[in-house]
Amino acid sequence: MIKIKLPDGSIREYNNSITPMGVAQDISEGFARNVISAKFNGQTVETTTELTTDGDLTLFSWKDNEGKTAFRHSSAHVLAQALEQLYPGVKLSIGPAIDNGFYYDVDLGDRSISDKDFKKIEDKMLEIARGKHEFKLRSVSKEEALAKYKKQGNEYKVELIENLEDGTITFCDHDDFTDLCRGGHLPHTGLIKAVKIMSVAGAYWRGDENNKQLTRVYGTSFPKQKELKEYLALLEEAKKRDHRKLGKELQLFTFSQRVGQGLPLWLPKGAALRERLEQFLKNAQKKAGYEMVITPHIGQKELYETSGHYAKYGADSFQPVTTPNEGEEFLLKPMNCPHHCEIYNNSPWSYRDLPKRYAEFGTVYRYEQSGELHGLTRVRGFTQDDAHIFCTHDQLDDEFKKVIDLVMYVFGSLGFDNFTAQVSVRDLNNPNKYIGDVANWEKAENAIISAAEDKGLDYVIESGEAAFYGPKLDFMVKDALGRSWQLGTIQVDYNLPERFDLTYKGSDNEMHRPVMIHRAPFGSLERFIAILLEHTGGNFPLWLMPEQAIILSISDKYKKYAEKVLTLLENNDIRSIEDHRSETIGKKIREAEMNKFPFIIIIGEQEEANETITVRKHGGEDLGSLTIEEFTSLVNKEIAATLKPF
RNA sequence: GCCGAUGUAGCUCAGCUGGCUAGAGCAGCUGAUUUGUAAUCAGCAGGUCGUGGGUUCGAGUCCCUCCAUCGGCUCCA
Repeated sequence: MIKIKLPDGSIREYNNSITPMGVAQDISEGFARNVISAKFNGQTVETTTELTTDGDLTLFSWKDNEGKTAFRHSSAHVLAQALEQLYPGVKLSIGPAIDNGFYYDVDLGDRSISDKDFKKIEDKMLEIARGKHEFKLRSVSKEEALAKYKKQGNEYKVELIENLEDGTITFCDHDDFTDLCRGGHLPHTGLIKAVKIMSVAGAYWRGDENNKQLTRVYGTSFPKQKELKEYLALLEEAKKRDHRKLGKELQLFTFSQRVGQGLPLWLPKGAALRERLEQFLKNAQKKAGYEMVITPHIGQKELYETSGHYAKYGADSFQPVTTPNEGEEFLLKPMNCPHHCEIYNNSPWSYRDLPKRYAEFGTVYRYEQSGELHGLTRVRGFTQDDAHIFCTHDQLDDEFKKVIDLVMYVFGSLGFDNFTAQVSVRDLNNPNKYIGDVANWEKAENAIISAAEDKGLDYVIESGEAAFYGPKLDFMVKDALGRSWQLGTIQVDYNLPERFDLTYKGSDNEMHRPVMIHRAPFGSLERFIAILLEHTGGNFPLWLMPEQAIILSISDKYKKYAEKVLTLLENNDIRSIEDHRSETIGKKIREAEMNKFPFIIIIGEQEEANETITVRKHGGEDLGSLTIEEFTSLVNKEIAATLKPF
């Protein structure tokens, strides 16, 4: 007799053994039809696994993430089978489920897959799926597992198996297909009703650039055709919020082949937007005790040799600028820290002077590989809202937390509530990627974690994401298509103070090393604006809008009054423009809507007679007739609701 | 940088397997219209089809080089 406990607390008893699917059927046939995967005592099991001990059983459907994972993972098996049939001799490597789908990395030899082949892969997958083949997991010995793949000449699976422990290795069979697999499948392939191959890409084996590049086939699958269609429609919608598209439509920025790739050109409206963001942060920083500094765009090569950046990135950077003088070399600055260190070094400091907080909107240049460039989110020339805080060890914790407060204020004011706080630490397996001594690294990592704890941040720790000189607290935000980008960052650094020999005199009359905090709440203006565009769809918070209102005259008879209104609005600090073209009011409204003006002001006979304005909000809401005073107070109220002082 | 794809007017796109002086809508310009909540009408102008080479009697269309862009990989101080 075994006892199976379900999540609702109920306990079911069975003789000898039962499968998860058996339990589901015992509950009800209808329920069982929706069950696609299971977990037993915290372990993923097949729905067909015989359970022979007491334990907790959770059954998952498509609605659960675990269910989706099993569904996509099983779909990857079907994809692999389809690829084996279509490309005989293909070598399989790994094929996991991912957000919204799955992929399989394969070695096609000298063949390649392009999007013209997608249809036949999809058809083959559906053909296999319709066979309703059961997924069956079986244990195999390491020897047997190795033998199978050595015979195939599949070095990838061999490598994977060699790293597994004998006795823990399982194969999954369905139809005539077998794959090395840990488990977690659908009952059978027939549940996969809709598949779509999304794209192919090169992907290095084990994520290492020095390894062979495999072909990664991305796909997605659903239990219903309708859900696939909805998903594809959602992707189409998301593409409409792409910052590259909106930036063009709203005339914010552009690129020029002639200027060079990855070098954004800010158009007047974009420049105005940027300036407003800068002013917003400057105001907050002023209250937080920062001082603005300005440093040049180039620095002697020696500066970066001192900082350690040249050794690390020199070869992959814009190469040094030379001068008529023999041996004189300057680098375009790829970061502001070394310059700020030299500002600190300009005068001697007492512990009473610290912390020093130097801030600069510093434009930097980094030679990103061409394939890595991406709209405004990954560029070769960008402006950091940078600052460096030089403080004593005792001040570090408090200073770090104050920076978290500032970042939270910035994110809050701009409506970013969906961020992930990521503590980026060293990769302990790769110590030579980092400089500085281990004790300081530990100190810095602990300082960040404890500050994040104290501030109640819901954080994740990511190993290997640290900068080469220190750990970071990164604020990650997703774009319209779900890709994660680092915006704000706060970093603790014990290295540069050492390298630049930064000192202060302590209360003990001895010289001490300060600690340095690097921080940028936006990260970079370029990336921040890009992500903000995608989050707002171009409908920025009112205080940030390049133009807050457009005045449309019904006909040019009312131009005079409209101009008067414009002047009055300007006097009240409401940024407005006017449109007196000889077009119908319908057309002008349509264009104003497409250009996302928050307020559309209509001026005609009635308005002129009553000394009022008629206001329509973006999206169509009619606010009716208002006086200028009423409108001004409405605008100010809306701004005050989102833009609070720091 | 690597894998795959794309590049036609300011923008969005059509141009089938190579065949007359390359099309449309929007935007622009000119004129008419003076309009009440998402497109008024007419006319005009606008392109060395990303670049350079090749195949061909003939190339926007086929092949190669390079450039740029898109989706990934790698990288991200």
